[in-house]
Amino acid sequence: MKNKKTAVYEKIKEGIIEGAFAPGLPINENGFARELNVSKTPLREALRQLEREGLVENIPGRGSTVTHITFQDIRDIFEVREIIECGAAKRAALMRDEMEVRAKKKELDQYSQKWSEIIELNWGPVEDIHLFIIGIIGNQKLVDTYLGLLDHIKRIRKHFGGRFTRQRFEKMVAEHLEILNAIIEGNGDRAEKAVQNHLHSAAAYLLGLTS
Amino acid sequence: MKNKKTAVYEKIKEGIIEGAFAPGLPINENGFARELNVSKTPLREALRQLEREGLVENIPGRGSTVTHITFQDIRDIFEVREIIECGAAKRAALMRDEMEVRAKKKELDQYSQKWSEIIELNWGPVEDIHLFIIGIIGNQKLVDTYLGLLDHIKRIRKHFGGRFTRQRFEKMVAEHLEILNAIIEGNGDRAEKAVQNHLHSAAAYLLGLTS
DNA sequence: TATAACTATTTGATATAATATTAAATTATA
DNA sequence: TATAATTTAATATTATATCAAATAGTTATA
Repeated sequence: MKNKKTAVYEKIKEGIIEGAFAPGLPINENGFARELNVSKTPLREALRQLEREGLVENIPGRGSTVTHITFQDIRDIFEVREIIECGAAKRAALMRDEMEVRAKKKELDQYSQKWSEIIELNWGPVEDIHLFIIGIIGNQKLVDTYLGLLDHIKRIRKHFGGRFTRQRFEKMVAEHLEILNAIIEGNGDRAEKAVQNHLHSAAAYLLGLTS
Repeated sequence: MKNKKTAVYEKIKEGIIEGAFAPGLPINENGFARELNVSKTPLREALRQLEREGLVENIPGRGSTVTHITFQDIRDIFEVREIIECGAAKRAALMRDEMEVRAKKKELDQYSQKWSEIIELNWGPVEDIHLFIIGIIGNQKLVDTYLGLLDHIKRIRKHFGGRFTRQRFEKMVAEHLEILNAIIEGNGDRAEKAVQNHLHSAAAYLLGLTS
Protein backbone atom coordinates (compact mmCIF):
# COMPACT_ATOMS: atom_id res chain seq x y z
CA MET A 1 0.00 0.00 0.00
CA LYS A 2 1.24 3.42 -0.94
CA ASN A 3 0.98 6.78 0.72
CA LYS A 4 -2.13 7.57 2.65
CA LYS A 5 -2.25 11.06 1.19
CA THR A 6 -2.30 9.63 -2.35
CA ALA A 7 -4.85 7.01 -1.46
CA VAL A 8 -7.07 9.68 0.05
CA TYR A 9 -6.49 11.95 -2.93
CA GLU A 10 -7.56 9.31 -5.41
CA LYS A 11 -10.54 8.27 -3.34
CA ILE A 12 -11.92 11.79 -3.05
CA LYS A 13 -11.15 12.61 -6.65
CA GLU A 14 -13.06 9.57 -7.81
CA GLY A 15 -15.92 10.48 -5.54
CA ILE A 16 -16.14 13.96 -7.01
CA ILE A 17 -15.90 12.83 -10.63
CA GLU A 18 -18.33 9.95 -10.23
CA GLY A 19 -20.78 12.19 -8.43
CA ALA A 20 -20.77 10.55 -5.01
CA PHE A 21 -19.57 13.88 -3.67
CA ALA A 22 -21.92 16.41 -5.17
CA PRO A 23 -21.03 19.98 -6.17
CA GLY A 24 -21.17 22.31 -3.22
CA LEU A 25 -20.72 19.55 -0.66
CA PRO A 26 -18.86 20.88 2.39
CA ILE A 27 -15.91 18.70 3.26
CA ASN A 28 -15.87 18.35 7.00
CA GLU A 29 -12.35 17.44 7.94
CA ASN A 30 -13.15 15.45 11.03
CA GLY A 31 -15.93 13.59 9.27
CA PHE A 32 -13.93 12.75 6.16
CA ALA A 33 -10.86 11.82 8.18
CA ARG A 34 -12.87 9.45 10.35
CA GLU A 35 -14.72 8.02 7.38
CA LEU A 36 -11.47 7.34 5.52
CA ASN A 37 -9.64 6.10 8.61
CA VAL A 38 -6.85 8.61 8.42
CA SER A 39 -5.82 11.69 10.36
CA LYS A 40 -6.42 15.16 9.11
CA THR A 41 -2.94 15.89 7.79
CA PRO A 42 -2.96 13.50 4.79
CA LEU A 43 -6.55 14.53 4.13
CA ARG A 44 -5.62 18.19 4.01
CA GLU A 45 -2.67 17.50 1.73
CA ALA A 46 -4.99 15.69 -0.65
CA LEU A 47 -7.43 18.60 -0.53
CA ARG A 48 -4.70 21.08 -1.44
CA GLN A 49 -3.94 19.06 -4.55
CA LEU A 50 -7.58 18.82 -5.54
CA GLU A 51 -7.85 22.53 -4.97
CA ARG A 52 -5.12 23.14 -7.55
CA GLU A 53 -7.04 21.04 -10.05
CA GLY A 54 -10.23 22.96 -9.52
CA LEU A 55 -12.21 20.08 -8.07
CA VAL A 56 -12.20 21.52 -4.56
CA GLU A 57 -12.51 25.07 -3.35
CA ASN A 58 -11.06 26.40 -0.12
CA ILE A 59 -12.17 29.51 1.68
CA PRO A 60 -9.64 30.41 4.38
CA GLY A 61 -11.08 29.82 7.80
CA ARG A 62 -14.24 28.30 6.39
CA GLY A 63 -12.90 25.11 4.93
CA SER A 64 -13.25 23.20 1.68
CA THR A 65 -16.18 22.36 -0.57
CA VAL A 66 -16.61 20.47 -3.81
CA THR A 67 -16.66 23.00 -6.65
CA HIS A 68 -19.86 23.74 -8.52
CA ILE A 69 -20.31 23.24 -12.25
CA THR A 70 -21.85 26.19 -14.06
CA PHE A 71 -22.86 26.43 -17.68
CA GLN A 72 -20.09 28.95 -18.05
CA ASP A 73 -17.63 26.35 -16.78
CA ILE A 74 -18.81 23.88 -19.39
CA ARG A 75 -18.54 26.45 -22.15
CA ASP A 76 -15.09 27.50 -20.95
CA ILE A 77 -13.80 23.96 -20.76
CA PHE A 78 -15.08 23.08 -24.20
CA GLU A 79 -13.51 26.22 -25.59
CA VAL A 80 -10.15 25.31 -24.08
CA ARG A 81 -10.59 21.82 -25.45
CA GLU A 82 -11.26 23.25 -28.88
CA ILE A 83 -8.17 25.41 -28.80
CA ILE A 84 -5.94 22.61 -27.56
CA GLU A 85 -7.40 19.69 -29.46
CA CYS A 86 -7.70 21.46 -32.79
CA GLY A 87 -4.09 22.54 -32.58
CA ALA A 88 -3.06 19.08 -31.49
CA ALA A 89 -5.01 17.30 -34.23
CA LYS A 90 -3.50 19.53 -36.88
CA ARG A 91 -0.03 18.58 -35.72
CA ALA A 92 -0.90 14.95 -35.10
CA ALA A 93 -1.96 14.56 -38.72
CA LEU A 94 1.58 15.45 -39.76
CA MET A 95 3.38 13.37 -37.15
CA ARG A 96 1.24 10.26 -36.85
CA ASP A 97 2.38 6.71 -37.38
CA GLU A 98 -0.24 5.70 -39.91
CA MET A 99 -0.41 2.06 -38.81
CA GLU A 100 -0.94 3.07 -35.20
CA VAL A 101 -3.89 5.27 -36.10
CA ARG A 102 -5.37 2.55 -38.31
CA ALA A 103 -5.18 0.20 -35.33
CA LYS A 104 -7.03 2.73 -33.23
CA LYS A 105 -9.65 3.05 -35.91
CA LYS A 106 -10.18 -0.70 -36.00
CA GLU A 107 -10.57 -0.65 -32.23
CA LEU A 108 -13.29 1.97 -32.56
CA ASP A 109 -14.96 0.00 -35.33
CA GLN A 110 -15.29 -2.99 -33.03
CA TYR A 111 -16.78 -0.93 -30.23
CA SER A 112 -19.15 0.83 -32.59
CA GLN A 113 -21.46 -2.19 -32.48
CA LYS A 114 -21.70 -2.33 -28.70
CA TRP A 115 -23.83 0.57 -27.67
CA SER A 116 -24.87 -0.48 -24.19
CA GLU A 117 -21.37 -1.63 -23.33
CA ILE A 118 -19.94 1.78 -24.14
CA ILE A 119 -22.59 3.57 -22.10
CA GLU A 120 -21.71 1.25 -19.22
CA LEU A 121 -18.08 2.35 -19.48
CA ASN A 122 -19.13 6.01 -19.49
CA TRP A 123 -17.93 6.51 -23.10
CA GLY A 124 -14.37 5.65 -22.09
CA PRO A 125 -13.42 3.65 -25.22
CA VAL A 126 -14.72 6.37 -27.54
CA GLU A 127 -13.41 9.35 -25.64
CA ASP A 128 -10.00 7.73 -25.25
CA ILE A 129 -9.46 8.77 -28.84
CA HIS A 130 -9.01 12.36 -27.76
CA LEU A 131 -6.19 11.44 -25.41
CA PHE A 132 -4.77 9.17 -28.09
CA ILE A 133 -4.52 12.10 -30.49
CA ILE A 134 -2.94 14.31 -27.86
CA GLY A 135 -0.46 11.52 -27.21
CA ILE A 136 0.69 11.42 -30.83
CA ILE A 137 2.44 14.77 -30.40
CA GLY A 138 4.77 13.23 -27.80
CA ASN A 139 4.61 16.22 -25.48
CA GLN A 140 4.31 15.36 -21.80
CA LYS A 141 3.35 18.86 -20.78
CA LEU A 142 0.50 18.83 -23.27
CA VAL A 143 -0.68 15.47 -21.98
CA ASP A 144 -0.60 16.71 -18.38
CA THR A 145 -2.51 19.84 -19.33
CA TYR A 146 -5.11 17.79 -21.11
CA LEU A 147 -5.42 15.28 -18.26
CA GLY A 148 -6.26 18.17 -15.98
CA LEU A 149 -9.14 19.06 -18.28
CA LEU A 150 -10.15 15.43 -18.67
CA ASP A 151 -11.11 15.09 -15.01
CA HIS A 152 -13.55 17.94 -15.43
CA ILE A 153 -14.84 16.54 -18.70
CA LYS A 154 -15.53 13.17 -17.11
CA ARG A 155 -17.33 14.84 -14.26
CA ILE A 156 -19.44 16.94 -16.60
CA ARG A 157 -20.33 13.92 -18.69
CA LYS A 158 -21.35 12.03 -15.58
CA HIS A 159 -23.52 14.89 -14.44
CA PHE A 160 -25.16 16.03 -17.62
CA GLY A 161 -24.67 13.23 -20.09
CA GLY A 162 -26.99 10.64 -18.66
CA ARG A 163 -29.53 10.02 -21.36
CA PHE A 164 -28.10 9.15 -24.75
CA THR A 165 -30.06 8.09 -27.76
CA ARG A 166 -28.98 5.51 -30.29
CA GLN A 167 -28.97 8.28 -32.85
CA ARG A 168 -26.66 10.40 -30.77
CA PHE A 169 -24.35 7.45 -30.25
CA GLU A 170 -24.00 6.77 -33.95
CA LYS A 171 -23.34 10.42 -34.73
CA MET A 172 -20.69 10.43 -32.04
CA VAL A 173 -18.92 7.40 -33.48
CA ALA A 174 -19.10 8.87 -36.97
CA GLU A 175 -17.54 12.12 -35.78
CA HIS A 176 -14.67 10.27 -34.17
CA LEU A 177 -14.16 8.20 -37.29
CA GLU A 178 -13.95 11.33 -39.37
CA ILE A 179 -11.23 12.64 -37.08
CA LEU A 180 -9.22 9.45 -37.32
CA ASN A 181 -9.63 9.28 -41.10
CA ALA A 182 -8.35 12.81 -41.47
CA ILE A 183 -5.32 12.01 -39.37
CA ILE A 184 -4.67 8.80 -41.27
CA GLU A 185 -4.84 10.80 -44.48
CA GLY A 186 -2.31 13.20 -43.01
CA ASN A 187 -4.63 16.12 -43.69
CA GLY A 188 -4.09 18.66 -40.93
CA ASP A 189 -6.79 21.10 -41.93
CA ARG A 190 -9.39 18.37 -42.27
CA ALA A 191 -8.41 16.94 -38.89
CA GLU A 192 -8.69 20.34 -37.29
CA LYS A 193 -12.14 20.91 -38.74
CA ALA A 194 -13.28 17.42 -37.78
CA VAL A 195 -12.30 17.97 -34.16
CA GLN A 196 -13.94 21.37 -34.12
CA ASN A 197 -17.12 19.97 -35.57
CA HIS A 198 -17.19 17.16 -33.03
CA LEU A 199 -16.59 19.43 -30.05
CA HIS A 200 -19.22 21.90 -31.16
CA SER A 201 -21.67 19.06 -31.51
CA ALA A 202 -20.77 17.58 -28.11
CA ALA A 203 -20.92 20.92 -26.33
CA ALA A 204 -24.21 21.82 -27.93
CA TYR A 205 -25.64 18.51 -26.87
CA LEU A 206 -24.49 18.85 -23.29
CA LEU A 207 -25.75 22.38 -23.03
CA GLY A 208 -29.10 21.16 -24.25
CA LEU A 209 -29.13 23.16 -27.42
CA THR A 210 -29.66 20.25 -29.78
CA SER A 211 -30.55 16.60 -29.71
CA MET B 1 -0.93 37.83 6.46
CA LYS B 2 -3.81 35.41 5.86
CA ASN B 3 -3.04 31.81 6.56
CA LYS B 4 0.43 30.36 6.78
CA LYS B 5 0.08 27.69 4.13
CA THR B 6 -0.63 30.35 1.51
CA ALA B 7 2.22 32.56 2.66
CA VAL B 8 4.59 29.60 2.59
CA TYR B 9 3.30 28.55 -0.81
CA GLU B 10 3.92 31.96 -2.32
CA LYS B 11 7.31 32.29 -0.69
CA ILE B 12 8.60 28.98 -1.99
CA LYS B 13 7.07 29.49 -5.41
CA GLU B 14 8.80 32.83 -5.75
CA GLY B 15 12.05 31.28 -4.60
CA ILE B 16 11.83 28.60 -7.26
CA ILE B 17 10.87 30.95 -10.08
CA GLU B 18 13.42 33.59 -9.16
CA GLY B 19 16.12 30.98 -8.85
CA ALA B 20 16.90 31.26 -5.15
CA PHE B 21 15.89 27.61 -4.90
CA ALA B 22 17.78 25.91 -7.67
CA PRO B 23 16.60 22.91 -9.69
CA GLY B 24 17.29 19.69 -7.88
CA LEU B 25 17.46 21.32 -4.45
CA PRO B 26 16.26 18.90 -1.79
CA ILE B 27 13.61 20.46 0.40
CA ASN B 28 14.34 19.41 3.94
CA GLU B 29 11.07 19.74 5.78
CA ASN B 30 12.51 20.50 9.19
CA GLY B 31 14.99 22.96 7.75
CA PHE B 32 12.47 24.84 5.61
CA ALA B 33 9.90 24.86 8.39
CA ARG B 34 12.40 26.34 10.83
CA GLU B 35 13.68 28.82 8.28
CA LEU B 36 10.14 30.02 7.52
CA ASN B 37 9.04 29.97 11.16
CA VAL B 38 6.19 27.55 10.64
CA SER B 39 5.48 23.97 11.46
CA LYS B 40 5.66 21.18 8.95
CA THR B 41 1.95 20.88 8.20
CA PRO B 42 1.43 24.17 6.34
CA LEU B 43 4.77 23.61 4.62
CA ARG B 44 3.72 20.21 3.39
CA GLU B 45 0.40 21.55 2.17
CA ALA B 46 2.23 24.18 0.17
CA LEU B 47 4.52 21.53 -1.27
CA ARG B 48 1.59 19.42 -2.42
CA GLN B 49 0.26 22.41 -4.36
CA LEU B 50 3.62 23.15 -5.92
CA GLU B 51 3.89 19.49 -6.81
CA ARG B 52 0.65 19.73 -8.83
CA GLU B 53 2.07 22.68 -10.71
CA GLY B 54 5.25 20.85 -11.58
CA LEU B 55 7.57 23.09 -9.62
CA VAL B 56 8.25 20.49 -6.96
CA GLU B 57 8.70 16.76 -7.20
CA ASN B 58 7.95 14.29 -4.46
CA ILE B 59 9.35 10.80 -4.16
CA PRO B 60 7.41 8.87 -1.52
CA GLY B 61 9.52 8.20 1.52
CA ARG B 62 12.36 10.33 0.19
CA GLY B 63 10.86 13.77 0.24
CA SER B 64 10.56 16.71 -2.10
CA THR B 65 12.97 18.45 -4.46
CA VAL B 66 12.77 21.40 -6.80
CA THR B 67 12.12 20.06 -10.31
CA HIS B 68 14.82 20.19 -12.94
CA ILE B 69 14.46 22.01 -16.25
CA THR B 70 15.43 19.92 -19.26
CA PHE B 71 15.71 20.99 -22.88
CA GLN B 72 12.74 18.76 -23.54
CA ASP B 73 10.74 20.67 -20.93
CA ILE B 74 11.48 23.95 -22.66
CA ARG B 75 10.55 22.57 -26.04
CA ASP B 76 7.37 21.04 -24.64
CA ILE B 77 6.31 24.21 -22.90
CA PHE B 78 6.87 26.32 -25.98
CA GLU B 79 4.91 23.87 -28.06
CA VAL B 80 1.98 24.03 -25.67
CA ARG B 81 2.26 27.80 -25.71
CA GLU B 82 2.15 27.74 -29.49
CA ILE B 83 -0.96 25.59 -29.55
CA ILE B 84 -2.76 27.65 -26.95
CA GLU B 85 -1.60 31.13 -27.90
CA CYS B 86 -2.08 30.72 -31.63
CA GLY B 87 -5.61 29.49 -31.09
CA ALA B 88 -6.25 32.26 -28.61
CA ALA B 89 -4.84 35.01 -30.83
CA LYS B 90 -6.96 33.85 -33.74
CA ARG B 91 -10.08 34.17 -31.63
CA ALA B 92 -8.95 37.34 -29.90
CA ALA B 93 -8.65 39.08 -33.26
CA LEU B 94 -12.36 38.51 -33.78
CA MET B 95 -13.49 39.41 -30.28
CA ARG B 96 -11.22 42.27 -29.30
CA ASP B 97 -12.28 45.71 -28.24
CA GLU B 98 -10.20 47.70 -30.71
CA MET B 99 -9.66 50.67 -28.40
CA GLU B 100 -8.44 48.42 -25.61
CA VAL B 101 -5.84 46.83 -27.85
CA ARG B 102 -4.72 50.21 -29.15
CA ALA B 103 -4.20 51.30 -25.55
CA LYS B 104 -2.05 48.25 -24.96
CA LYS B 105 -0.06 49.05 -28.06
CA LYS B 106 0.58 52.57 -26.85
CA GLU B 107 1.75 51.16 -23.55
CA LEU B 108 4.22 48.94 -25.37
CA ASP B 109 5.37 51.87 -27.49
CA GLN B 110 6.29 53.80 -24.38
CA TYR B 111 8.24 50.92 -22.92
CA SER B 112 9.99 50.24 -26.19
CA GLN B 113 12.41 53.08 -25.46
CA LYS B 114 13.43 51.84 -22.04
CA TRP B 115 15.60 48.84 -22.62
CA SER B 116 17.38 48.56 -19.30
CA GLU B 117 14.20 49.19 -17.37
CA ILE B 118 12.50 46.27 -19.06
CA ILE B 119 15.43 43.96 -18.43
CA GLU B 120 15.28 45.01 -14.80
CA LEU B 121 11.63 43.95 -14.68
CA ASN B 122 12.50 40.60 -16.26
CA TRP B 123 10.57 41.42 -19.47
CA GLY B 124 7.33 41.71 -17.52
CA PRO B 125 5.84 44.69 -19.38
CA VAL B 126 6.50 43.08 -22.76
CA GLU B 127 5.49 39.55 -21.88
CA ASP B 128 2.31 40.77 -20.22
CA ILE B 129 0.98 41.12 -23.73
CA HIS B 130 0.62 37.37 -24.00
CA LEU B 131 -1.61 37.26 -20.94
CA PHE B 132 -3.47 40.28 -22.23
CA ILE B 133 -4.34 38.44 -25.42
CA ILE B 134 -5.41 35.35 -23.54
CA GLY B 135 -7.59 37.61 -21.40
CA ILE B 136 -9.47 38.99 -24.41
CA ILE B 137 -11.23 35.66 -24.88
CA GLY B 138 -12.90 36.04 -21.48
CA ASN B 139 -12.38 32.41 -20.52
CA GLN B 140 -11.28 31.86 -16.93
CA LYS B 141 -10.28 28.26 -17.49
CA LEU B 142 -8.02 29.33 -20.33
CA VAL B 143 -6.45 32.02 -18.16
CA ASP B 144 -5.82 29.55 -15.35
CA THR B 145 -4.28 27.06 -17.75
CA TYR B 146 -2.02 29.72 -19.15
CA LEU B 147 -1.03 31.02 -15.72
CA GLY B 148 0.16 27.53 -14.87
CA LEU B 149 2.45 27.66 -17.90
CA LEU B 150 3.50 31.20 -17.11
CA ASP B 151 5.21 30.23 -13.88
CA HIS B 152 7.40 27.83 -15.81
CA ILE B 153 8.02 30.38 -18.53
CA LYS B 154 9.16 32.97 -16.01
CA ARG B 155 11.45 30.45 -14.41
CA ILE B 156 12.96 29.44 -17.72
CA ARG B 157 13.49 33.06 -18.70
CA LYS B 158 15.18 33.74 -15.39
CA HIS B 159 17.46 30.76 -15.82
CA PHE B 160 18.38 30.94 -19.47
CA GLY B 161 17.51 34.43 -20.56
CA GLY B 162 20.18 36.34 -18.74
CA ARG B 163 22.09 38.22 -21.38
CA PHE B 164 20.05 39.99 -24.02
CA THR B 165 21.40 42.15 -26.79
CA ARG B 166 19.90 45.42 -27.89
CA GLN B 167 19.23 43.81 -31.23
CA ARG B 168 17.32 40.98 -29.66
CA PHE B 169 15.30 43.43 -27.61
CA GLU B 170 14.22 45.41 -30.64
CA LYS B 171 13.25 42.30 -32.58
CA MET B 172 11.23 41.19 -29.58
CA VAL B 173 9.32 44.46 -29.39
CA ALA B 174 8.71 44.40 -33.14
CA GLU B 175 7.28 40.88 -32.94
CA HIS B 176 4.90 41.89 -30.20
CA LEU B 177 3.83 44.96 -32.15
CA GLU B 178 3.06 42.81 -35.16
CA ILE B 179 0.83 40.62 -33.00
CA LEU B 180 -1.04 43.61 -31.62
CA ASN B 181 -1.42 45.18 -35.06
CA ALA B 182 -2.90 41.99 -36.45
CA ILE B 183 -5.39 41.84 -33.61
CA ILE B 184 -6.30 45.50 -34.01
CA GLU B 185 -6.89 44.83 -37.68
CA GLY B 186 -9.14 41.94 -36.69
CA ASN B 187 -7.15 39.59 -38.89
CA GLY B 188 -7.21 36.17 -37.20
CA ASP B 189 -4.87 34.39 -39.58
CA ARG B 190 -2.30 37.15 -39.42
CA ALA B 191 -2.48 37.19 -35.63
CA GLU B 192 -2.02 33.45 -35.49
CA LYS B 193 1.02 33.60 -37.74
CA ALA B 194 2.49 36.52 -35.82
CA VAL B 195 2.25 34.64 -32.53
CA GLN B 196 3.73 31.53 -34.10
CA ASN B 197 6.59 33.51 -35.57
CA HIS B 198 7.31 35.17 -32.23
CA LEU B 199 7.25 31.94 -30.25
CA HIS B 200 9.49 30.16 -32.73
CA SER B 201 11.91 33.02 -32.51
CA ALA B 202 11.84 33.09 -28.72
CA ALA B 203 12.23 29.34 -28.38
CA ALA B 204 15.08 29.22 -30.86
CA TYR B 205 16.81 31.97 -28.97
CA LEU B 206 16.45 30.29 -25.59
CA LEU B 207 17.45 26.88 -26.89
CA GLY B 208 20.37 28.49 -28.68
CA LEU B 209 21.68 29.87 -25.43
CA THR B 210 21.61 26.49 -23.81
CA SER B 211 23.04 24.24 -26.49
C1' DT C 1 35.23 -6.09 -1.28
C1' DA C 2 30.75 -7.07 -0.36
C1' DT C 3 27.20 -7.62 2.84
C1' DA C 4 24.74 -7.26 7.02
C1' DA C 5 23.51 -4.91 11.05
C1' DC C 6 23.18 -0.74 13.44
C1' DT C 7 22.56 4.26 13.85
C1' DA C 8 21.18 8.65 12.56
C1' DT C 9 18.02 11.45 9.75
C1' DT C 10 14.08 12.46 7.57
C1' DT C 11 9.61 11.67 6.07
C1' DG C 12 4.86 10.37 7.10
C1' DA C 13 1.05 10.27 10.22
C1' DT C 14 -1.32 11.01 14.69
C1' DA C 15 -2.70 13.51 18.43
C1' DT C 16 -3.10 17.88 20.70
C1' DA C 17 -3.44 22.78 21.10
C1' DA C 18 -4.73 27.37 19.34
C1' DT C 19 -7.27 30.39 16.27
C1' DA C 20 -11.09 31.80 13.64
C1' DT C 21 -15.93 31.65 12.24
C1' DT C 22 -20.85 30.80 12.89
C1' DA C 23 -24.70 30.65 15.63
C1' DA C 24 -27.01 31.37 19.92
C1' DA C 25 -28.17 33.85 23.80
C1' DT C 26 -28.16 37.61 26.69
C1' DT C 27 -28.39 42.41 27.36
C1' DA C 28 -29.40 46.96 26.06
C1' DT C 29 -32.18 50.26 23.73
C1' DA C 30 -35.99 52.22 21.23
C1' DT D 1 -42.35 44.06 23.30
C1' DA D 2 -39.42 44.01 19.53
C1' DT D 3 -35.12 44.77 17.61
C1' DA D 4 -30.34 45.70 17.46
C1' DA D 5 -25.92 45.00 19.44
C1' DT D 6 -22.72 42.61 22.14
C1' DT D 7 -21.09 38.69 24.42
C1' DT D 8 -20.74 33.86 24.94
C1' DA D 9 -20.54 29.27 23.48
C1' DA D 10 -19.97 25.68 20.11
C1' DT D 11 -17.95 23.98 16.00
C1' DA D 12 -14.49 23.61 12.58
C1' DT D 13 -10.26 24.98 10.68
C1' DT D 14 -5.47 25.85 11.08
C1' DA D 15 -1.09 25.15 13.16
C1' DT D 16 2.11 22.86 16.52
C1' DA D 17 4.14 19.16 18.85
C1' DT D 18 4.88 14.32 19.31
C1' DC D 19 5.32 9.76 17.71
C1' DA D 20 6.17 5.97 14.33
C1' DA D 21 7.98 4.24 10.02
C1' DA D 22 11.10 4.23 6.42
C1' DT D 23 15.39 5.48 4.13
C1' DA D 24 20.26 6.41 3.72
C1' DG D 25 24.67 6.25 5.65
C1' DT D 26 28.21 3.99 8.34
C1' DT D 27 30.71 0.64 10.57
C1' DA D 28 31.96 -3.88 11.40
C1' DT D 29 32.57 -8.48 9.94
C1' DA D 30 33.11 -12.34 6.91
